[in-house]
Amino acid sequence: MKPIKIYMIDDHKLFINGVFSLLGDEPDLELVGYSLDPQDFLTQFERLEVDVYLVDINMPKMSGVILAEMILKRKKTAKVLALTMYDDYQHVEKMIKKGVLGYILKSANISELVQAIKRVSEGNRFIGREIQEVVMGQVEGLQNLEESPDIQKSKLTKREVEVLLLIIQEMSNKEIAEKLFISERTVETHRKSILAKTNAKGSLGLYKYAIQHSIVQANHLS
Amino acid sequence: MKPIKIYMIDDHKLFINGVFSLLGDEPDLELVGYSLDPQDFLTQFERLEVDVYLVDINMPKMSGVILAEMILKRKKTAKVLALTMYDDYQHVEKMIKKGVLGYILKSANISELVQAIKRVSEGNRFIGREIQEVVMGQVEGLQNLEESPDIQKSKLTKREVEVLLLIIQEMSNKEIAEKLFISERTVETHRKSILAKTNAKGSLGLYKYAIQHSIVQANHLS
DNA sequence: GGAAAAATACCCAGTTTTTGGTATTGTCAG
DNA sequence: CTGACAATACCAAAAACTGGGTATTTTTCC
Repeated sequence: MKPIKIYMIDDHKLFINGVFSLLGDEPDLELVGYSLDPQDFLTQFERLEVDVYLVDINMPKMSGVILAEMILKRKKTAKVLALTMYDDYQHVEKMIKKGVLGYILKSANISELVQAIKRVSEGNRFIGREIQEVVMGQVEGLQNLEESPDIQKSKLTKREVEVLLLIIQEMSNKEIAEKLFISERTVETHRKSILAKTNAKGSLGLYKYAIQHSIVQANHLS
Repeated sequence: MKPIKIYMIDDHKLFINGVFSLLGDEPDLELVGYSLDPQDFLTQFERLEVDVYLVDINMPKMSGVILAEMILKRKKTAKVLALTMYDDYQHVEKMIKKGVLGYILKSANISELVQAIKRVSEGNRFIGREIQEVVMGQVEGLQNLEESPDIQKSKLTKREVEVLLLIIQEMSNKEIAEKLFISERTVETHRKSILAKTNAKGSLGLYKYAIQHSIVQANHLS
């Protein structure tokens, strides 16, 4: 059996290093890389060969919720495993709806993580032990989960989300154009589409929209 | 030299295991134990022989802030190193006031952590590299706090705060002018002053500033 | 393979914000 | 009383953003 290729996205270097150190011994797993910055990661997404993506939710520039969506938009068959501190139903639901296969807490132990990775790599769903209670408590939600496995996605295209993220990092159209290697006109067009789709008024409105739709986290600002 | 005895309190098992796995190689360090539950930890506190306590802040049953206080109340000479994801000044300040010697982020790398542990074990203060900027940026604010307790919020004047609040409600200069019965020119002037004082870039930057300084709450959905 | 959607790019006119000035009136503490 | 600061107001030019279009190329999906 070929080893499972694992890639991890989390803004906490110590955590990544720690988990990798723990997983290093596992014979069936191969740690192919990690990124501290979701945006950087997405730019090199196509070049990576990965079986299971471990994604955090709480990250400064981009929420793991939208990151999962972006990954699955680019690669429908991608196996995403959420690895996060959030033990509330809302986050589980959001992630599952985006199409992630697994959800596990940072308070889990290694064997559970390894188990989750293996299950997910085979295309199966895996919900962490501690999370299951929470999910069970929400019976209707659970039914929804089983019935509608497929993605509730935002109306924004992946490029538009990309541009939106740069806008709310306070970049001007010019800067965005340079960053994405496209014309300023194109950025203007994207901006127009985004404003139209979100019914937001300006960049401030876009930021509020982004917070409300879990595209970014409201707290720690970069 | 005797190895430094380290004890870690954090509710994330994976994180503890990971960090311990990383620190296991260090020759001068000895990992004497960990606890996932601050309360459990405190009950056996007296029986433990520890040099440096690594404490998380964000824990379910008890905040790390209180925990640090408890530790130092029981053992005045205890060396406590905060190891947390919170990169804001408020938390740093709280912890330092409780008497912790070090404050370092989970986004740090291992060498910085090791360095912090060693410094703290010698009774020195250690503030993480990324945190230092935050602390520096807040120094004036601190002075304001000490000197003039009446305006601890910000260096903005009453009127400026008033205008700021309207700006982040996405009103244009014109609308603000009408609302406040002043000239549009005046609003422009206020806007200028606000931008200058806050070092923000535009209305979006002002919103972020307002959130960070608790002038407004970022309203989350459920 | 072909239609639909997405991403790209351009034009233009208009609005808004930002920047860099100056200047007059209050107001309040020392 | 006086000087510092706050609040008011104006001017003008530059930069950025908004909103109305059109149009080509690429990707994606059926």
